[in-house]
Order: sequence, then C-alpha cells, then structure tokens
Amino acid sequence: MNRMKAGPRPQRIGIRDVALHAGVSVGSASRVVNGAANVADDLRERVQSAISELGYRPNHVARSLRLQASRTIGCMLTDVTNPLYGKLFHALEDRLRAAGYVVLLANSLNSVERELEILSTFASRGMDGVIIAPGNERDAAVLQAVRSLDVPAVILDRDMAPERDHVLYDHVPGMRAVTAHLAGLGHRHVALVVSRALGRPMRRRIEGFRSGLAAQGLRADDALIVEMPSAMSSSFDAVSRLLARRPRPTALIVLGTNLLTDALNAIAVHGLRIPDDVSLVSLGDPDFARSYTPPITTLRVDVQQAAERVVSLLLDRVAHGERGPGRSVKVVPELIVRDSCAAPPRAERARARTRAAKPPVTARR
Amino acid sequence: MNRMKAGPRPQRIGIRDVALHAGVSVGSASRVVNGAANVADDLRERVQSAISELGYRPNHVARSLRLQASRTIGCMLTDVTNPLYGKLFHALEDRLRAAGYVVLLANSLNSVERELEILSTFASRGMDGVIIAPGNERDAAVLQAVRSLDVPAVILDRDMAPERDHVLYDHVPGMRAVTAHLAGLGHRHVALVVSRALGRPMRRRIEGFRSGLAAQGLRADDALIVEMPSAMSSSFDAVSRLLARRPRPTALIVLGTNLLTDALNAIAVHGLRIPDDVSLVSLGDPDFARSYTPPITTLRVDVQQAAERVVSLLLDRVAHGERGPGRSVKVVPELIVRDSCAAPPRAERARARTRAAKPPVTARR
DNA sequence: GTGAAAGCGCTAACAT
DNA sequence: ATGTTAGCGCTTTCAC
Repeated sequence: MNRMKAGPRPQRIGIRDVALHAGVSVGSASRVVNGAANVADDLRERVQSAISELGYRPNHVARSLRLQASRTIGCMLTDVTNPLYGKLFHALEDRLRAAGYVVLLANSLNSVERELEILSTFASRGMDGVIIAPGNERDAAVLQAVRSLDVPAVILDRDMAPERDHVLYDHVPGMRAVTAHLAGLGHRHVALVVSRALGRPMRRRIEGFRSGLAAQGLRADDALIVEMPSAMSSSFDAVSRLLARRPRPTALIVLGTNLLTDALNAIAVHGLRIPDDVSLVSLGDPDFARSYTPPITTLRVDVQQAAERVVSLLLDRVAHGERGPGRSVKVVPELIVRDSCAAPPRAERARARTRAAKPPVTARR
Repeated sequence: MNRMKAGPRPQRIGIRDVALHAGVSVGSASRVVNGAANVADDLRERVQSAISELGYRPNHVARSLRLQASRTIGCMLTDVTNPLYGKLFHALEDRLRAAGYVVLLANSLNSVERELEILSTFASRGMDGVIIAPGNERDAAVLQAVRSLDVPAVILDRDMAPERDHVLYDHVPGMRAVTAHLAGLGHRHVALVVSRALGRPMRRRIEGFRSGLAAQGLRADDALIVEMPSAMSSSFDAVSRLLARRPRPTALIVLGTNLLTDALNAIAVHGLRIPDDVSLVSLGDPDFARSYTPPITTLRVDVQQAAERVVSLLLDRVAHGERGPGRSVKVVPELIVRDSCAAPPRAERARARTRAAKPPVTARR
C-alpha cells in the first residue's frame, strides 16, 4: 500500500531484517546494537553475525526521531574562508566528533537574512545544540531568534543574551599587552589598521588600543586608526598612506590576517625594513607569520583553547544535563613576541628614499 | 507510558497541535504546510494562523524518516583550513542551500581512518548525496567504501570509480599553459615547488610541467623539482636553496597557497626582484596575489565553476532522477597573467650581491 | 533474558 | 476537499 514507486535502492537493511536473520525479536536485536546489559551471550553473537553478514547499519534518522536527539551540533560562523574561523571549525569538529557528535556548519556571511534562515534551519533540524557567532549581534530579529532557540547554545565572541553561555575573547587586555610591548620599546606613534569596526571584537580591540596607550601615558591619534571599508578590500593603499605620513608611525598594528600580507607588501614597497624602520604586530598568527623574515610578533587567540571551552560549555548542557544560568568564560589572547618589533629609529627625520637603497629586509637572525 | 522523564523542554509543538488548534485533521494541516493543491481557502487560512500563533515548525527529522530523504548533502574535503577548499565549500553551500539542501561538512585530513569513519557517518545519517575528495584515493578500504556508497556521489579532483560522477581539474593543460608562458618569455631554467606529490592533483601537475616543458623543446631538470615533506612545513628553506643554485633558476612555479608566501619571503631575503631577477607563477590565486606588488601571475581553478559543475551533476541524480552511468567533467584551470613574469635577466652571471643594492621590488605599474 | 507492541512526528494513500 | 490511518526504522516499556 504505502510503497513509494518501487525504489531502485536495493532494499535498505533494517533492524527487522537483522532480527529475522538471527531468529530473534527486533527488541533483542536493538539491545545488542546498543550494547544493553541484559543479553545472553549466544543471542548477542547470533545477532552480531547477522549484522555483519547483512551489512546492517542503524538508521540514524529513525533513531533521532525516537530519541528526540540527533547527536548533531549546528555551527554558524561568519565564513570559514577566514583562516581563523577555518581553524576554529576544525578544532570544534575534532572535539565534537570525538564525543560522538557531528557538526553542521553554516556560513552566515554577516547577512541578517541568512543568519535568520540558518538559525531556523538549526531549529527545525533538531540540533542537540548550537555554536554561533552572529555577525549581526545587534539586530533585533537575530537577537530574538537566538534567544528563542530551544536548544543549548554557546555564543562565541559576541555579547548577546545573558541567559546563554558565552566564550568571549578578552580583547582589551590583549591589545593592552600589545601597546605595552610597543610603548616599552619606545614607540609613540602607533598606528592601527582594522578591517571593520562593526561588531564586538573590533570595538573592543580599538577600546583596548586606546586604553592601553592611555595607560602608558600616550594618546591614541585618531588619524592613525584606519578602518577598512570591508573585510574584502585590500589594505595596501591604506597602509601605504599611513607610511607616507610625517612623522611616520614607527609601529603598526594590523588586526586581520588578510591585512597582514598587504601591510607587509606596502612596507616593502616603501623600502622600509622591519623592525629597523617600522615595527609590526599582527593579529591571528597565520602560519607564515612564523616563517616570515623576520618572524612577525602576533597577538594570538589560542583556537584550541577556545574550542575546548566552547565544547565543554556546550556538552555540559547537551550531554550532562546542566541546567544553570548562562555562564561566560574568557579566553585571553597571548602576545607571541618574535622579531618584528624593535625600538623606533633614532632619526625619524631621515628620508625614505635614503633607506630604499639598503637591503630590503633584515636578515634572518 | 513512553514518556521520557518529563522533558523540561516545553512540549514541542507538532502538526497535531496545529490541526487541533485549527479544528482540522492532521492530514489537512500537512497539506497546507506542504502547499498541496487541494485545499480550500478558508481551511488554509485557519491552519496558517494556527501555525503562526503556535509558532509551529515542521520536524525535519520526522519528515526525513517518512520521506526517506533528508535534504542533506555530505561533503568530505581534506581541510577547510586550506583556502582553496574553504572557498569551494562556500560555493557549494551557496548553491545547495539555494536548492533547499543543507551541507554536512567533514574534514578528512587525509587520514584513512577518518575518511572511512566519515563515509560511514554519511551512510548511516541518510545523506541524499555526497561530494567527496578523498585524500587516500588509492587506499583499498577507502575505495571500497566509496564504491559501496548507496547514494549519489560526486568525486572531486580524484579519479576513483568509473561508475560515479567526477569533476576533474584538468591539471595537465593548466601546467602546460604555465610552461608555455614562461618558455615564451625565454626561460630555460624553471623550478617547481610542490607541497606533496602524493595524490592525483600533484602527480598530474608535475606531469603537465614535464610535458609542457618538453613541448617547448626543454627538459625538466629533476633537481629543480622540489617536493615539500608535508603540506604544513615551511617552504622557505627549500626555495632558498633553489635560489642559491648556480645557474639560478630564472623562473619559479609554486604549487600551493602556503608555499607562495614563503617563496615571496625567500626571494625578498635573497635581495631578488620580481620579475626582473626571477619570474614567479603561483597556484590558487589567493586574494593577496592580486594586491601584491607586483601582482602575481597565477594558475587559477575557477571555484565557482567547479562548484557549479559538482552541484549540477549531483542534483541531476538526487533531485532529477538521473540514472545513467558515471559522468566526468573537466574544469580547466586558467592562467591569470599579471606582472610577476618577465624575460629572464640577460646577465645570469651577475651576482646577487650586486642586485641587493637596487630597490627591493619593482614599482607598481 | 526475551518478545510484543506502542509511538517519536510526519506524509500519503485511501476512503468519504 | 477533507478525514482517517498506516507506517518510515527505531527504542523502550511492559509483560512474561
């Protein structure tokens, strides 16, 4: 009667087939599959051989329906194309997979519409939990959607809903460490290049930059804070303009992996050496920051640690029945000091032209 | 009876509740939800308002079980951390989402064990189709797992099972275009840096390199083909060694995004200018290749096009009932000529030291 | 320890 | 056009 047009699929094997083949009831077969305690040895063996003979695989969808749990975690990030998010997804996937969960990834691209759609997808697909970093943390509809999620959620690097769990990167002390490092070296003209100041992360970093400078008795020069129009645009020109200023900034902080390559290029084109002519600190620690000549000092958030925190918070609720109020854990970025920062040049008045004649980059130490 | 310990979840709303609330049968409610034809207007309206009043959301798991289809596509790639795969996933997700599918991403990390596990997960989770690029194309177990998948599959840039659909990057002509370009400029000492030669892609590229050179009447010098031990290791030293050879190679082909940054760095450290002293071609066209000074000539596979092909092949089977034999479509990489290649320096005998005194990089054109 | 049967939420056949 | 109902594959109570 209910036969959908003679499926060409060669009759998926169900637990019912296993039971039949082993000459037991489906209940017993199920108990074996799930490793229940009360099973006689011979029955277990018969079922197990039936399973391998028939090549039976439990149907996860049916199980999910029955159990009201899918062992799936939804993960909404801005864009895995960004290496930082790519690595994070990776770390999350590793840990969750080890715990028996599968991760459903969705790129929100910072689009409100898309974020709503994704959140809705997560809801109707019965995720056991979600990990999200909404680009539009301030949007009322997104906020509403997040708050009305009926599964455990961990919010990453956004400050949205106090009743939920959060993992927050502690940008302010992070940036303070950078400014302290630079100020300690003697820098007084420090420039900052950021991708876009929307959103908590950039706001906090700029805040940390200002307060860090203030703590050193310096004042942030607004003209030295450059914000890129979009995450996609090249920062080459912006950095170039910065380097053309007089007095030239003696140190540059570049907040974004994409920005770093452009900045390095701009510095080279201006014939400047790192760190002799200009000091440089980057965010995010891409692999080549380590292998660059000279190795670049970076402010790094430990992705592994962040993933660890996120997963632990989430599984507390998903798997261990935690019921408490929203918790918030901070991950402090660490300053990895390498060779791209030094004292500012004595003669800031010297002309760039003169320098262009020197070897382009300092030698590997 | 079957009440799982008084779920704290506030009684998920089902279609049954909607029907009750609207005073109709579940069947009718279902018809409205699915936009069936035979529904009276007033009934439809009543159901619709019940839906929004109750905030009903169809349970996708139940629907999947009933329909024997999950509207989910499994996607197994080596590692989204690699920008090429990141972009690809992105493009795939866009298209599939538009078609009403959700993508389940899994990073295989080239581990056999993991690939088998992922494939198995895909199978038991009832994917409607899968897109895979197994790192271990030659492994018997992986091969077996791929061939015995009982859902439509598209295999990406691997040549595995003729009965399945494939999208293959046409590396040989791609590399030929590169060598032709370089040879046309007059280069005779062309070096190649590859990340690892395992796997079809690199094998084919090297093959294309050799045959391309041969077609120009040149012979590939094996000493100029450098293979990195792993995708993760820095190629700085390898490139450095290459540049220290005499006669120095006049052109460098770098097959990997990670390798490019290291190569640029090594070239700069040697005090060499691009393209005056050494020409450079890269693979994969990362964003900064365009914004670099000088802009880097790259061999690019059009990710959008590849994704388009993959999705179209897959949906033919998943959604349009295609039953035919395995199809294979090729995507030809295109050479994007920018400013990083020029004729080899006349005086190859001149010393690097001399050159180091010149400005480090050519000006932006 | 094992079997029988209910039912997770939904759709589609069938009956009206 | 609408209602009734079987059953997707599985787990788990309940009775033995």
